[in-house]
Amino acid sequence: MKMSHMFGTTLRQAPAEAEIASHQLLVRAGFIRQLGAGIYSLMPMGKRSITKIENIMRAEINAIGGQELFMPVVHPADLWKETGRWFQIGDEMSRFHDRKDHDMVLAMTHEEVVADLARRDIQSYKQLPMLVYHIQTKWRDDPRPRAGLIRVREFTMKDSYSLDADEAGLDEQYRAHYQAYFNIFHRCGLPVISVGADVGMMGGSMAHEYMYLTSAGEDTLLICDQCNYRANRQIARFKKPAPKEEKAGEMEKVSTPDIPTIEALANFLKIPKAKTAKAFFVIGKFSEGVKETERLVFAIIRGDMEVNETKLANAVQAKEIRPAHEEEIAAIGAVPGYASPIGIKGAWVVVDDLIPVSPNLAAGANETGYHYVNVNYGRDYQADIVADIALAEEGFECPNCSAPLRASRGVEVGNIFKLGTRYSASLGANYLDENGKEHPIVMGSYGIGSGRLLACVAEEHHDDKGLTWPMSVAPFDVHLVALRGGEQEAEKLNANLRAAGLEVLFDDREETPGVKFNDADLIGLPIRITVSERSLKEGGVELKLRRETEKRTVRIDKVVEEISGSKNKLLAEINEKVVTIPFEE
RNA sequence: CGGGGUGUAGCGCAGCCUGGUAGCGCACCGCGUUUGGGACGCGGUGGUCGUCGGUUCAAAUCCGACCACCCCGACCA
Repeated sequence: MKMSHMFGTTLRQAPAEAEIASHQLLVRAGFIRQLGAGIYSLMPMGKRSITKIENIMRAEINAIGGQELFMPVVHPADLWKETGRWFQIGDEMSRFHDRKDHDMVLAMTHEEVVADLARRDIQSYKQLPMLVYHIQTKWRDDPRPRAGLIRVREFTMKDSYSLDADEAGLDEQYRAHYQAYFNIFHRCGLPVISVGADVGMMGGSMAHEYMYLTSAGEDTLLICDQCNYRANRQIARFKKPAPKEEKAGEMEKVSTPDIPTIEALANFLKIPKAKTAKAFFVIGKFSEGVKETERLVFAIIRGDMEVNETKLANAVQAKEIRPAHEEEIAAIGAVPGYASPIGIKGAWVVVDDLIPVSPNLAAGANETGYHYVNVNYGRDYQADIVADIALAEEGFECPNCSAPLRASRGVEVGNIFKLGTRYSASLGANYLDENGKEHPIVMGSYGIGSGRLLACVAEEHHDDKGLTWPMSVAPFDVHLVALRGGEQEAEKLNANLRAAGLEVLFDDREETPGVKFNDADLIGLPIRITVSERSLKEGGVELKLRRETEKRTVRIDKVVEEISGSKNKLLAEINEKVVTIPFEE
């Protein structure tokens, strides 16, 4: 490709709104352009890199038996009504009407369509297992897109779907993906870790997320460096402290004027926060078929901990939860700031599992200005649900080995879900077993966003001058810079390199050397060769790798061979480095 | 949806307070000089100042409404 004719220019300054490196550099180097909030065009170079990423994904998924197909981005809503997600998913899914006034949706994922295909085309256990995938546009109307390509509304995803006769088959395909995903990320030059994850709107029994660790990430992970326990904070467990046993004291009401917070209460009573109980009110939303109901959840946790809202929502099996308004709290007779379940009738009480073993806590008296001391679970109040609803924090103990947990930020670049029969059962995607008995197909789904992956690779591979692409995802292999006196040789070299199967970005522009070198550093192709009067005088062309500072001269007749060699070496280095974190439940 | 911020040329910004018909740097076009790390000179192109409405003889500037985008939170596979 001749740079003089390439669509998309490099920019000296990034748009003011670009804050993180990958966003700034991808815009400045001319890989992407923004059309709207969370909506981007891929420029020719961006498209080339994405294509490379997608071909790596194809290769790895094909290797575990995947068959590529292509499913629509516009779906009739009926299908989504059948699985219930039409009712469960909120504004994140965009809906519209076609000219006949039918409800339609923009696809945010394709479980429904795969299950629909399966119910039409799969009848027998002999057709299973099966693995299909596609690379398609998804639309998710995220309330807050940000950080360039990291979090967008329209994006392309490679999503695979496994179809199996039973759980054992699903497990096998799940594990195959578990490894294939590590291969994909490492072939793209991106270090990732896998973490246990919440199943979220997908439903199902098990999920892992692949995380690229970076401060630009918006997920928080808890990691144990000793035993390798790793989990998204949304579900992270930890070993709770064992409270000292104490004889239950007599519950007593004490005056605590103007003390509505745990902090103030602990100070006032001169007790640690661990000796207090905190009330937390949320409104849970539940769907029963088509109907949606709301219910107040009265959660109790020890004062030294925070509530994990994902765990709480899972404990009560709510579709979503939101903080309760003061009137909603007051409606059950509780007093915000001084609330506890003591003396409250008819509330739905969830307590953290640390509460029943923590004796003699201070808790609200449901009367402004008063708390109880020596409150004991079981004696003074009961719960409807006892569950782990506490948020893991850095320094808390690992649930497996008790070493202190470390917190890290990360970007979710891929995820895998064991869906089970949630979609097949609701859509009637069944097969007949050896005995002619009908069963729902057991499904899994597995996704990687290609644009987000590209952004993470850019985030990982850059320096103060620009991008430093791994060979496997660089838009071109070689940046060929023609300087004064080297134009004609460069033209010939461009043709020869291309004839040898190399991808060349040929800077044939009439620019000063400084501009060309700076653009080459910004774009960040792994190999740069410079042809000029000077290099010719020195015996050929100058070769420099982007990540190194040394330059060396290569004879003209050896250039093609040298570049091919360098390319293969750079590719081999990436493939050598595959690191896998062993599969864990 | 709550809080904060920004909208003036492709990008970065000034002008707004104190109203008088728009400017700087980069980029872009032409000519000339220059040519191994973001050259220089001369001459140019390009903007209904986010939109709509109001005040005024006159609005980028003052007032109001709306829209868009960014950041934090809520939210999110």
